Amino acid sequence: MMQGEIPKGMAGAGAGAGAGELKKGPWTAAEDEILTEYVRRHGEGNWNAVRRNTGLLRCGKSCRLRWMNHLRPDLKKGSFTPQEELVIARLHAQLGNKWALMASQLPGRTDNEIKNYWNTRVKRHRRAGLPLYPPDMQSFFFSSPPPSPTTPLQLGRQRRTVPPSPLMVERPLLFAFSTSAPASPILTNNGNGVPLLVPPLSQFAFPLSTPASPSTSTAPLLPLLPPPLLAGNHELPSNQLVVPGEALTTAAAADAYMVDAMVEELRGDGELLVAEACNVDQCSYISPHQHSHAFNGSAGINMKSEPQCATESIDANQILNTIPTPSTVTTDDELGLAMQLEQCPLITEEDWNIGACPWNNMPGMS
DNA sequence: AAAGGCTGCAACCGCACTGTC
DNA sequence: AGACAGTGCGGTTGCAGCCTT
Repeated sequence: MMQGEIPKGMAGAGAGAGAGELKKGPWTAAEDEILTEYVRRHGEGNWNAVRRNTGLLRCGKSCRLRWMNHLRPDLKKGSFTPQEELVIARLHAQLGNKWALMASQLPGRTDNEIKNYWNTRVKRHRRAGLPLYPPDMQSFFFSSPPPSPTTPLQLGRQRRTVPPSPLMVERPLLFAFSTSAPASPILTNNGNGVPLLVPPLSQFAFPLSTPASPSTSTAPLLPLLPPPLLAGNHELPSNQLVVPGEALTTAAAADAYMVDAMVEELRGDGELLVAEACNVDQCSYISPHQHSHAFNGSAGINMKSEPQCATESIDANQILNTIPTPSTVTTDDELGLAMQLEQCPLITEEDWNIGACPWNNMPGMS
């Protein structure tokens, strides 16, 4: 049955359902119309009132979902552009499966859309034995396995407890050992009072080849977004590129603005804790399995009360220097992927998209 | 042409958070 | 402080259409 088609016995809102019964399944055009009209009159929110006021036999959650994902007038239809795909990959590298946060960076796109896209991408790339992340990010992974595409088992109940940023949190140990990323993890607060492991601060927009200083917290690391994406003529949503009233002149400015938006969401109460010059011996390793309790004081570390590394408040803008952190959980697939990555170091931006990828002779490819 | 597999997408479900009483 | 409703989020599922054999 196609979207908008009225199923047998369900013509019209609620038809075919008994009184008080909530309808499920695909929305009909009539239902869409009712919901749209309701929102036009009353605005978004109070979704449970939709049913009361319109007789629409849909629960509030269903109404909200339908509106947010399909009926909102500002939704962008159609497939993702290559630019959007790059943004998604980079955001995923930094945020993990934070679909809503990612969606906030892609105007007109929904979390569901991004989630579906990414999950499809994971499947496709895994099957093809291709890396999930763009070339500039892969350069980081040469020194450590690529991030986990995030499995339900790893992340299912971590939500709201510890943000599941696969590159930031799941593999801090490997990150700390990474030769390309001097160990100076930063603990930051995500707004829920939960610290996040974030990598050392760096000159965010500086080239990756900038000499690293292991003794400082300013080692050059991976930019959130590649300069070509932000500084070139790529078309991006306005709120991703230019601060209103300011000309965007450098990739750094673009990066900074992009991340600023993220920082605003991530910082919450604004408290950021820095583990200064912290090495693996000094900082507790938080495994993915410890996430649910590592910060409550009963296990792992509690950076607020008993920091095992020296901490200090930092400006939120310093999070600009975030870098993907490898996961400590490595599946067989990932190991294979990492090996493939190491054997295929010369990956170009053009090659990254699977459609154009010529690596069908890569090791492990069937 | 038909069957089976694959893909993309819409929608549901359960859990967590937040605000109000 | 606890209950409750409303809302948001991420994981999962079901299904139609497409593709491959």
